[in-house]
Amino acid sequence: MGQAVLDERKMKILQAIIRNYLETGEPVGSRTISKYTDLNLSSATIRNEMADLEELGYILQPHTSAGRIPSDKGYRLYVDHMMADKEREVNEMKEMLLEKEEKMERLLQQAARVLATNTNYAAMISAPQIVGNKLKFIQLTKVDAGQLLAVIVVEGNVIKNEMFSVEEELSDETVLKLNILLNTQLGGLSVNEISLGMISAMKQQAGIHSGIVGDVIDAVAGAITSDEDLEIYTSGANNIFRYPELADQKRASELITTFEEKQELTQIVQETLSDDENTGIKVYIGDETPVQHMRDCSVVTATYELGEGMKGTIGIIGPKRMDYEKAVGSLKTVMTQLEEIYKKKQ
Amino acid sequence: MGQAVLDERKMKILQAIIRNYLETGEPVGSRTISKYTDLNLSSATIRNEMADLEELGYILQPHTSAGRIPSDKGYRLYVDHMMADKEREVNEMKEMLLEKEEKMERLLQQAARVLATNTNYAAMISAPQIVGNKLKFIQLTKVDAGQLLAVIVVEGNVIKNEMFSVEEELSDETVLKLNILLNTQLGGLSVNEISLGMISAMKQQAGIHSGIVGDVIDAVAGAITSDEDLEIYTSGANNIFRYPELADQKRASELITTFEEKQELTQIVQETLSDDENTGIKVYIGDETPVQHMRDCSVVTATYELGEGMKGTIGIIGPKRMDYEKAVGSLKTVMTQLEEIYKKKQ
DNA sequence: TATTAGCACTCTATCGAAATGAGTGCTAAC
DNA sequence: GTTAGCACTCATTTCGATAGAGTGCTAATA
Repeated sequence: MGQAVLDERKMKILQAIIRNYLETGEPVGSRTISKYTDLNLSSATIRNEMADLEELGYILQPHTSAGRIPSDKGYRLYVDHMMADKEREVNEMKEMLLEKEEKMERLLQQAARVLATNTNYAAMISAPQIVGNKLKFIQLTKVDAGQLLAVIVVEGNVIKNEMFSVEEELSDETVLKLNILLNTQLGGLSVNEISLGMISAMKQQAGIHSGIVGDVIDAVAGAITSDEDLEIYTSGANNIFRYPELADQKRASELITTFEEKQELTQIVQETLSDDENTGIKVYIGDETPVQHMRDCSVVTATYELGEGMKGTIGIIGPKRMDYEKAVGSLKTVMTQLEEIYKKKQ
Repeated sequence: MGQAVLDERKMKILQAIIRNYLETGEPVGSRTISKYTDLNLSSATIRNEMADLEELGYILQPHTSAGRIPSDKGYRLYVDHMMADKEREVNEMKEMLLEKEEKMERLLQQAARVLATNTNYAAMISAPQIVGNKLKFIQLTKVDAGQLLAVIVVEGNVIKNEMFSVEEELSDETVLKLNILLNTQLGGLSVNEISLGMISAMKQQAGIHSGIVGDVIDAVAGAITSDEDLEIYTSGANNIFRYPELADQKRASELITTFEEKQELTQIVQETLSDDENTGIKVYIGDETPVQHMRDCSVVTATYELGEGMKGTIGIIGPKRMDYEKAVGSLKTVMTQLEEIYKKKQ
């Protein structure tokens, strides 16, 4: 009984099994494959090969007398090796149209929606993180006797507001001075370039208002780095109901919660952005996904980049029998479109 | 055969039916009621009364040999007349804690979450609309050669940003002048107080920059009145899975979509805010709800008001067999807490 | 030696009949 | 007016039989 090896024929059979399963969602049997492929093999032969494939861990049987379904390992092989030559077709995919939108948030929401309706999977998209981006300017304004408003504009025209209270009443003149101080010192710098030394130097320059300078800088840092408010837009969560294997009460409820609360989705963003050497598309299958409740899903993500360092994540979440080619294609299209729209806006 | 009338005993029986159905979600039979109430009537008598109640339209039978469930009309009667004397108990409800939050949006999100976890229904909350509110000030800033940023602060410290392009390059001086012009003319006014006459007068004053003034005013109006971006926060959509009558694929999918897209939820807000004479709690049962996909739900809403004219809507969405008392109580508590937190923040 | 036909076997899904049981409506007695 | 009792209805559950899909194995075949 020679050790089973994954030769070319087995690959073809595995591929056929996966393709078929992606379409139907049903376990696929030997007879189906025997007709499906151009190998012209009888179902019996296929059965033998399938037994081997199972032994190798690429497919599995839900129960004794059922057909086979791909295992996570099987999907993985498929995504890594068998999909590549299909990619040409993908680009023929009909163009999705993202209308130019004034506000970033609306644009992203729209992108998520396009993605979801186009793929029939759930889609998420994170607003670009602006870490590493440069401050365009800071504007301090007195709103009330005891309240200051800091408007912070970062490269890429991302605007942040931060309101905070000060004990001492400030004159208009003082505010003007502070504005000048802040802008000359901080303008053009990225957040990580702001050193403690600079801060203390600025405080010194600010004299009696050093406290405020500290507050403002904190506010700036807070507004820019806060990843707590990492905005995530989602769409098409309801698509999970299209796939019976995800649509049972328990799973559906968990997934819906995940999408609504969005908290857990940040893990996907983190995971995707962390690995910076890989610029392209990532596919997480089953247990590989960073999010606990997506054990029965696959997640396909891409990183988009608007200008320098403004990175965000787009993701598609669907069943493991996802149409990976389509998912990857859609993701690429949206990614590209986002980047182009941004360029034009600049 | 005397025309059936809703006498006191029938009321009691109806009440018992509804109470029981709220708990169990199952049709309730005559025998149950015969034990449940202190009326000491046999099941046969109850049956007769139930037949009358059905004839009167307060209850209905899912099928011939099933117990009775409340009709919309029955729920309506219950909410309007039978619930009142229970309200005392409600106030004993354990205090929900809303932590003070710097940012309004976070506070509202938290409120929604509290509401949802506390009631086990879905919760929504709309950010206060600022129509009718006064402009505190406007700040125009040059961001780039061709781009202006307008920061608009409205009473209640709500901040809006609007970015727009201008063809002509403006000098710092001009921007300063425009700022002064805008603030002196518009400061302290509410949006509906800004008349066309004023606008043309301002344009005249602005001379060659009249175009920009127009743009800015449009931006202001847009930023303030835009109800397209009526922000709505939701939580606990997954709670619908707790109620079998809402948890089937079709219904669940529709509801989930409604919560995710949020678009349709604005109808609830509109409906709630439109009727301004009624300050308090509103209950929409079944077909009464403004949202198509909530035909099988009940919606309980309340209007909260932060300062002058800053009104928003809180709502609970659940099954028709909702615990109305608890819903109303929770809503009131959250409403009050929101208003108090706002007061303290001022 | 690799492939295939054939067959026994396994397991799920489906279908229908029967049993169950909750609940009603009606009638007659109290 | 109330109640006991009974026949009836109808959804739900249960159970066994059946069908069908698919496998694994063996023996025949090229």
